[in-house]
Amino acid sequence: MAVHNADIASMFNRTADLLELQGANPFRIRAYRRAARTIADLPQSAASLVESGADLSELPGIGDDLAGKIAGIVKTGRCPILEQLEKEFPAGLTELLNVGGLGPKRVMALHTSLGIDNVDDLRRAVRAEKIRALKGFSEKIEQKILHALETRGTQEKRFKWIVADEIARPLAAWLSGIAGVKKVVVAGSCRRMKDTVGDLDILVTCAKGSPVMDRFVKYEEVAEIISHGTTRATVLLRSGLQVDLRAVPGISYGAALYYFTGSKAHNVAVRALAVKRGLKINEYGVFKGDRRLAGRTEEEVFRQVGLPYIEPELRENRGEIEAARAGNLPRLVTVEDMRGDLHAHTKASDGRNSLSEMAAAARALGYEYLAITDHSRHLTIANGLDEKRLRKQCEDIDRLNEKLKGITLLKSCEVDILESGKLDLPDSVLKELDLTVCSVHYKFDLPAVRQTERIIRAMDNPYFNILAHPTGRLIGEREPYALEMERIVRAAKERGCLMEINAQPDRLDLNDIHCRIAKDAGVKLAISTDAHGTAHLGYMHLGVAQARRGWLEAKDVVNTLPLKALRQALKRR
DNA sequence: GCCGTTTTCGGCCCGACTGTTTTCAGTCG
Repeated sequence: MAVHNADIASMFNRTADLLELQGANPFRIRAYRRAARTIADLPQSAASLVESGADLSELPGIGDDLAGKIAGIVKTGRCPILEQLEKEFPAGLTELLNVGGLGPKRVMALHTSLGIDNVDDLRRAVRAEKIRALKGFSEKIEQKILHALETRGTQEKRFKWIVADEIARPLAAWLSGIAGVKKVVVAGSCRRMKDTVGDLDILVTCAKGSPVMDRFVKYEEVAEIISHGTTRATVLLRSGLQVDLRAVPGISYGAALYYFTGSKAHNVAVRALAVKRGLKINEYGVFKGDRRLAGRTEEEVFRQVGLPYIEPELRENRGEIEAARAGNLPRLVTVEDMRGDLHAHTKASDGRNSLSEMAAAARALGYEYLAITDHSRHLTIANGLDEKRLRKQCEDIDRLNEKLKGITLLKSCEVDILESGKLDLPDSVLKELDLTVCSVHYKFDLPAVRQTERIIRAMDNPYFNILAHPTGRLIGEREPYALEMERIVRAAKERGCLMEINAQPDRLDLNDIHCRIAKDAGVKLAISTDAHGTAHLGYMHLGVAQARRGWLEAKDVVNTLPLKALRQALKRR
């Protein structure tokens, strides 16, 4: 059984949880968590690295010890230190760490004093009012635990970026109407454009925070006030989204924005740089002793630690700090770089608009071209096109292109990849298209090896151009299908195939990590909206955001090219 | 457990809020 990076990361995170319960050295715990992240973000499988004899201790945050443990896990599937720790604690105990308000100290107190071993035990003890009597606890804390159990459960809920954005906009507008508020900005993972957002971090500047916080907790969407101080307050909205509001004076705007944008791992790493320079960074500024050196803008903060500005999308401590120091930061692709969209549907299959409506909408966005990619026949539920209907559509496009000014429609098709790896339409019609966009729409549950080989076989077809929504995930609804992404990427590179970043808000597929894997392998990408109506063409910025998070530059993305160069880039080798 | 222009030991980011607390521990981000 192959060991996946996610398995190793999960073992290390679990080890860290148990070490926390044990009261181990916090830095040792952090080392396990950092290693878990490094492995989870790795562009190749750790297993293949181990097998090829690579030195894992070269990886950031992984030394000789953890490199040895990783090798052990790859070879045996087991992690002795984890197994040892698991013997020391009941299996359900770490789940208690996910209950709001409970950390390692309180969990251990509950365990040793009341024999609470899992969430069910906790629930019973709360109901029996046993917890209030414990030292360091109280009736109030007991009530908070009960409340956390009832309302928030133990599973973290994340929101699709677009949903969080829809909630943030009216809230930000409302906040900016509060007396004394100058700037309002959404920071956190929303600003970093992560595909999902766990909570909203909003920053305001004002002379006095207290009245702003008092107003904030009265926002009409607030379901619950979690904390309420003078410079910071946390609420739960009716939507279930948690919002942290922080207030700082204008002179600290840049430092606070930088601080609250995160990520935490990025901030920790940059602060460590500051410490080496004898500086201290906090949300109020950059300080040498008591002297403030910077804070009004983010650029000032970066300058003080000797770094150029790092775009929010890159701030994940995935090498951006090292790249910044070396002057190697990527010049990230922007929405303005995009010259066309390579995945769009019309009424012919399951879209809402006609060819000419889609063309007009694309031209209004300033595009040079738009690929019409209605579904192929296998997707009957979407009224997929057979050979005859596709030929007819091509004729329609040819005729329309003669009339259109400023935009060219490209003849294409979203061709189903059949279970056998064959494409859903014969080569005789595929060769007449400007390009193909190929995707998996059924049999999601094949084992990784078979799914991978299905896709690679499809890529063997000389008319295969772009692998659309390569993992098939639907955020919050459907997990990505099992896939050996490195093999897919390698196969794409060898055959001159491209991969898509699908910009639909519930897909965002490839994700940021996979984008980076593809880029590092030299595979070109297309950022496409998979529009099923004219309005969807506006999702481009979501795909671009994931591309930016994956370090992509305009030169990595084919639909930044003018039409002539695009045609060249689509040619298979 | 990692790491090194502080290099094989001794550091490791920093502050706000809560609740129980007479000065701080725990949790969170």
